[in-house]
Amino acid sequence: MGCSDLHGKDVRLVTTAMPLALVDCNNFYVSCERMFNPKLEDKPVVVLSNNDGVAVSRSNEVKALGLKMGEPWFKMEKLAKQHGIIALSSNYSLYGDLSARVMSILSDFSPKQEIYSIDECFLDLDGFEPQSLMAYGQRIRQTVKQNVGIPVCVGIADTKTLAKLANHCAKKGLAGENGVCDFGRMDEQERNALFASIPVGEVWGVGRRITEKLLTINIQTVEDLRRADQEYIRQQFSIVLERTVQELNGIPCIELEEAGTPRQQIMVSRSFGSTVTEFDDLAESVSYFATKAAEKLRDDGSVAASVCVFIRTNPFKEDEPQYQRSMIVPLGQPSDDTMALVSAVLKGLKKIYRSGYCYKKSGVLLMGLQSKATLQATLFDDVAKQEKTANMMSVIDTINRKMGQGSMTIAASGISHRWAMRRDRMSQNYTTDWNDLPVAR
DNA sequence: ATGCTCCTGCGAA
DNA sequence: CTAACGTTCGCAGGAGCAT
Repeated sequence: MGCSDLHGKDVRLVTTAMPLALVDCNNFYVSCERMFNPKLEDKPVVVLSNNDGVAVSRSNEVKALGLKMGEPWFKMEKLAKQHGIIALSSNYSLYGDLSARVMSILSDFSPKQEIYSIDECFLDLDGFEPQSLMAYGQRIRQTVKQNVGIPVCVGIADTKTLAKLANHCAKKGLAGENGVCDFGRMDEQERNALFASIPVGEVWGVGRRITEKLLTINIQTVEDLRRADQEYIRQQFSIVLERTVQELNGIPCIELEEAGTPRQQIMVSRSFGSTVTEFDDLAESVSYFATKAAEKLRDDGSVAASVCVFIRTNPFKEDEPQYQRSMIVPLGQPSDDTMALVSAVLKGLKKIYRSGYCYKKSGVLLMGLQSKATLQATLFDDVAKQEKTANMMSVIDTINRKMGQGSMTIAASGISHRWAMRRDRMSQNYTTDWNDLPVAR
């Protein structure tokens, strides 16, 4: 029952409820930090992105002060001082660890789970008793809170887009109760009135640009978009937004995707803590990124057909000369070998590097990914050599997992790290590094 | 016309 | 003290090219 059926002849409006839940952690990174530092409770706390660049997670107290998501730290620093806002560098190993625990617990609540991002997942509730879904949502909240300590909200509805919206309502207390909102429990009029009170930009898939364009044709609220003409939306916007409209009307167009489909590309890039001008420093950074990308690639059991390397200056420094360039370097044959990836990346860098610029960012993109297993089935030359490098790579990966990331690196990724990030406000690695355990000595 | 690759824009977290 | 603006992923659609 996808929306393609609508274009076919057999248009049946089957309205059998196929409920699903969206479970989303509240202010996830801030909640993680609070778990290990209770002093942060009830205080305004913000977690910053890499390089302490912009706000990526805000406590309710910070949101109340009107501080926006994505706001650069240096712009809000003054306000932060006034109100005693505590700013922390992001600590991804901590968040990843807690995320895994939350997801594991949530997986017990449904036979089908889609982990959508680090802090949210969809749960298929097909066949569950509709009357008891609110109570089920409450049980989900309590269980996660008790077992991990992270607060979550639950949105329940018949499509992913509606479940996202229901979750939004639960979080804001616009509908439902106590952090759980089930659109299936509301009558139509009540829901339409609710939708008419929510700005269209809150809808999943409607970002800044599309909101602007929708406003020009007087579509301002979720209800306006729900009632919009499909053909017109398709024509003026895209098939994506048309699907969104369908989903707002309770017609599922976006399938639940359980884990298993490997990524199609792998990106590793960073802004530098300071600007970089020398080729050698850029070379060191992209070699390091290629090494990291290769580890991810092997974790996925994939090989890459080509690599893309890019470098760029700081676009925010408008008075400085700007330069940005990328190059795609095909590998002789698809590979997951760190050496092969690093040498391809360096080959590309030599072509695109120009002296005389202040570089701010570089990155590596692995493209044309495919399963290593299917590749090997079609490749039978030089098997011995392939296996030898594969073994060496797996030894390196194991050592890095055991001893901490970066224990073993290849020479080109260097040791100077003059390009490294700033992380002045880093919390400690409570869950992942023995040295950071807060024990008395 | 049709099918491919490459590139850009957009959205999300 | 100053200067300081994230990262990674997928999808759609258009451009450019070949057939």
